[in-house]
Formats: sequence, structure tokens, C-alpha cells
Amino acid sequence: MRIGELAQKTGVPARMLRYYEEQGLISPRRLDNGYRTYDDYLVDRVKKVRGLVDSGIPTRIISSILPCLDQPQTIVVRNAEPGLRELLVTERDRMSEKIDFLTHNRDSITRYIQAIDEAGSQERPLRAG
Amino acid sequence: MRIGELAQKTGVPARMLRYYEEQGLISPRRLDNGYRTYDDYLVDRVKKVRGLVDSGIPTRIISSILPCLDQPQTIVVRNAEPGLRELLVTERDRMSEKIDFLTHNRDSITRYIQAIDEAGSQERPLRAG
DNA sequence: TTTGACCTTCACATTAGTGGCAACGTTGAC
DNA sequence: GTCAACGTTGCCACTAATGTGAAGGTCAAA
Repeated sequence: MRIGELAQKTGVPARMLRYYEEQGLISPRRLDNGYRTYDDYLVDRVKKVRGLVDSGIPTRIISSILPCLDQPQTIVVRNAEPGLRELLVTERDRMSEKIDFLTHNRDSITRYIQAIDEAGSQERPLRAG
Repeated sequence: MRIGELAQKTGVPARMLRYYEEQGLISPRRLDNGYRTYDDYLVDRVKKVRGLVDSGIPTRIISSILPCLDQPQTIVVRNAEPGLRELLVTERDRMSEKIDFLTHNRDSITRYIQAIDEAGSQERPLRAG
């Protein structure tokens, strides 16, 4: 598919898709006329990139770990560069920290919302049917 | 405590603490000589801010939700502005998305690390004692 | 009075995009 | 064919968010 269709399928503007290519995150092939052409599996990859960027992972890191996020790895694993494992462990731990942090604070927010709701229902108790 | 001590306790440079104040995230009182002075509970608040920023929450949002993250709320809840509940729900849902996303990808990374380890041990099987 | 922590302020850096232009490709109507 | 409309290309510059550096001055303890 071409860039417009991918943009439409992912909700990510074409402009941003070109930017991600510039950052080494997605590498489409080219048609004879120079147009970018994307395989279907890149729809998921683009969404993955968006989610990771939104979660505060820098693009530099994303480009390192992206190949490790696609499921059937098998081949890639052999002759992994020496630093890779260490990088992955570091980033995984960082992600775990983020998860813990977000979870804790999300739960605080949830409790606060409940408190608002209870305060509201107390103020004007259920009365009608 | 003054800014240097807070910086030391939180690991956040004094420069950044001033920046966070500029962004409305932390509002220390001032001594007669103009020095900032921080209460003890701000140590936790600073760490919270760091975690949230690292997780991709914009400071503008953080400043809105910070008051709702401290545990004994009770008083604050009453006469909450009308938009607040909606904002909180939106942000909570966004945080949940991030959590799911990070969890999914972290697990992929973990599996990949395991695959590396297994590939390594297969390549050079346990042989010596 | 010198030293180190602190003050404000202005400028600069980095990351993650966005906007707009001019030129080229593609498609459908005439 | 050719014209218009729209998608795509590269490119350059610009924005917004999150910090960081450094100059030049103040405070207070040794």
C-alpha cells in the first residue's frame, strides 16, 4: 500500500510516517516512480511505534528494540550483537518502572474519581426513580 | 529544606526543580532572603513528577492531576470544578492504554531475551563442571 | 573576605513533530 | 491528448515541550 492508505489505516499522518522513516523506524520499499510502498505488517508496526513514543520511549531506543518485538524471531536471535542483550534488559527494566508508576498513579486517580462520585451522591442523595 | 537538599534527596538537579516550579508543578514557599524552601512531602511529589514525565504525561496534565494523587483527599473533593472529573477519567484511560501497551511490549522483550539466552546455551551447551 | 549555595534571566540544546512550497505521478472527465 | 484534481516527493524552516548552561548578582558561614 502507499503512504496515504497507511496513514488512513493507522491514523498517523503521512507526514509523520515520512518522519519515522527518517528516524530509521520504518523502511518502506520504493516503487519505480519513487513512491513509498508499505507491506501490510507495517500497519501494526506503526501502531506499535506510536504507542511506544507516547509512553516516553525515545525513537533511538525504539529503533533498537523494534526487531525484537515481532513475534516469530527464531532467526534474528542468533548472532545478536554483544550489546543487545544488555540494552534489552535495561529497557525492559525501565518499562517495568514506568508500568509500576503509571499503575500506582492511575489507581490513585481512580480512587479520587470514586471520591468525587460519592461526595456528589451524598450531597444530593438518590431520591427520585 | 532548601533546593540543594531536595535535589540531593530526589536525584533531580536544582535547575530542573526551578523549571518544574516555572511549569506550576511545585510551589515552594520563600524565606525572607528569597531562597526557596520545601516541605518534606515534596520529596515524594518530585519523584512522582519525574515518573509521570518519564512516562510521557505532559506537565500541563501533571499539574492538573497532581492534587488528586496525594492520599488523604477528603476536603479537596468537594466543590471540584465541573470539568475535573471528565479530565481525570480521560487521563486515567490514557494511562491504562499506556500500561497495556508497555506491558505487552515488555513481555515481548522478555521473551526475546529468553530466546537469546537459550540460543546461547544451545550453541555452547553446558559441558564443564 | 572568601567560598559555596542560592537567586534571576537569557540563551541554547534536543526531541518530536508540522507547515508549506514547488515539482512530479496518477486518474478520470472531456 | 489534455486538463483538473489529488496524492506523493524532497526540502527547508518552524513550533512545542523539556530541559540545560552560563553570566552576573546576593546571602551567609568559615
